[in-house]
Amino acid sequence: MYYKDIDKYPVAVDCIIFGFDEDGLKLLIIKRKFAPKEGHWSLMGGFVGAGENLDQAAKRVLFDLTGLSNIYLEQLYTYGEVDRDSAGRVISVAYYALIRTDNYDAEQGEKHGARWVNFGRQPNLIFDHNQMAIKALARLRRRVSNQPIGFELLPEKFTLPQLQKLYEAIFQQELDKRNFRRRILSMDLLIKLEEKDKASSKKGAYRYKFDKKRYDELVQKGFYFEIK
Amino acid sequence: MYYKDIDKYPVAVDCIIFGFDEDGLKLLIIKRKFAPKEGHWSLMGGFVGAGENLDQAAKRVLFDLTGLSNIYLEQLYTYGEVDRDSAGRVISVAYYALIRTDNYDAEQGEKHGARWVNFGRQPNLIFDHNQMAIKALARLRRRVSNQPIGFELLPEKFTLPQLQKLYEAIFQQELDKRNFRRRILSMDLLIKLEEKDKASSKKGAYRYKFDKKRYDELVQKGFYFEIK
DNA sequence: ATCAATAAGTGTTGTCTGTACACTAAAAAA
DNA sequence: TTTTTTAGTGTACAGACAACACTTATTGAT
Repeated sequence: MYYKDIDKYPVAVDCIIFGFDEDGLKLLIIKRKFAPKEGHWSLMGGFVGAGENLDQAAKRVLFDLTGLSNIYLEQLYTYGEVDRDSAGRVISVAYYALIRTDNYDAEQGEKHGARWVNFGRQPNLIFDHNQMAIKALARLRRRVSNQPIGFELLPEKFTLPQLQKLYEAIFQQELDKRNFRRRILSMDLLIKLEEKDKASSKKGAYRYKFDKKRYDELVQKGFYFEIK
Repeated sequence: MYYKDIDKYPVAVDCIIFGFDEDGLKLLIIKRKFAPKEGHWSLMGGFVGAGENLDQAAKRVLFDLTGLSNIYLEQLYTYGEVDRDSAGRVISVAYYALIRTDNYDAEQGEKHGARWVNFGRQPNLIFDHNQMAIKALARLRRRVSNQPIGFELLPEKFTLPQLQKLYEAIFQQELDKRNFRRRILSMDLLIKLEEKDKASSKKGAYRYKFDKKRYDELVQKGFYFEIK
């Protein structure tokens, strides 16, 4: 074997899981039920198995926690400080994920001690997980402004005020309603439905759906999504 | 030990090394003098040692090949397909680096069979190294348009026509001279020197230096670099 | 039935930024 | 002195972005 004298390490994936609801951007963390750092708050993670690649490992970990597959998932960064894990050297590949909090399987999460917290107000996390969360937010901000992935955090049908609140939560910045609507509608990526959501107002706001097919067509023609 | 039953893997770093000279953007690759894939073209790489973190491993590999330290270096992406390396499972953390071809120690490179090739015209590389190179170019394009790192590929003193050719090479797109100069000079980040470079014209072009101190000050005040 | 309260929805104008475009200047070589 | 080559410079038009306030629909209370 070529590599028999080479140092080897456990390789983990850790997931920064974003959600969104009426009180803002959320992070799904767990209270560890196992050593090391049992009882401390951390991101959900797991080790990369011999038969799976990194993306597969991350998907497995996410499915295990949330009961969801088909999650928006992107590799973020790899952390390899020698002492990052107090129990031995582990290289960790961080992924971030966007999920719809309404689809999330709370019972499944319960088994791992999962809890949604407001992003930015989370408790201190173990190891370098705080750093990971910060980097994930930066990446999310960039992605959300040039790819139409915000929708991954909303129900399939959503209103424009909801969408605007999502962007405001991600960027921590208020946006002008008229400018926002004009910008997003001018891209011609949303399908207006003939139904209203009256949950947050008496008048009710029209529901919209993201038109993925249309988006793919436009991308073919050189269109590129940009907001903010 | 907590992790004694966990699968472990060799972890490598592979480096996409960019350079620039009069005929465009360059990539530094090696003709492997060792198995597996001896005699094939590949990126320069190495394994992560027990006492070093990922960045340190990448710096060591780069120093070994080029004789240079203080290189612009950024982690790119981690590749973990089960079969990506034909000789056994290896997780590879890719880094890209920007170096000044004039500083590069050719003798040192010779030892590893290194060669500069025009980016885009390189021979086929082993494993997933072609994919890494493509991703590195995409990242370079993004970075170079919102951080002043193009200078890392030029001599300390450079002319505006040189800088423009650098951007043109990276983006494979011609730029308008007047607009380019206006844009870059308006940021007030360059110091004009009282000397001319007559290498490429009879008239000679003024040399400039990047004003790092000024840039840092501006960033403090919320300035953010953008070009193109 | 009327009124008050609440959030949804809608246009216009001015400013800034980006882009297109062509000639003059300097120096060396013939 | 003429030719050749690349450096260096300004203007005008168009499109994008940002600032800004009132009307509409509906419900619940009087």
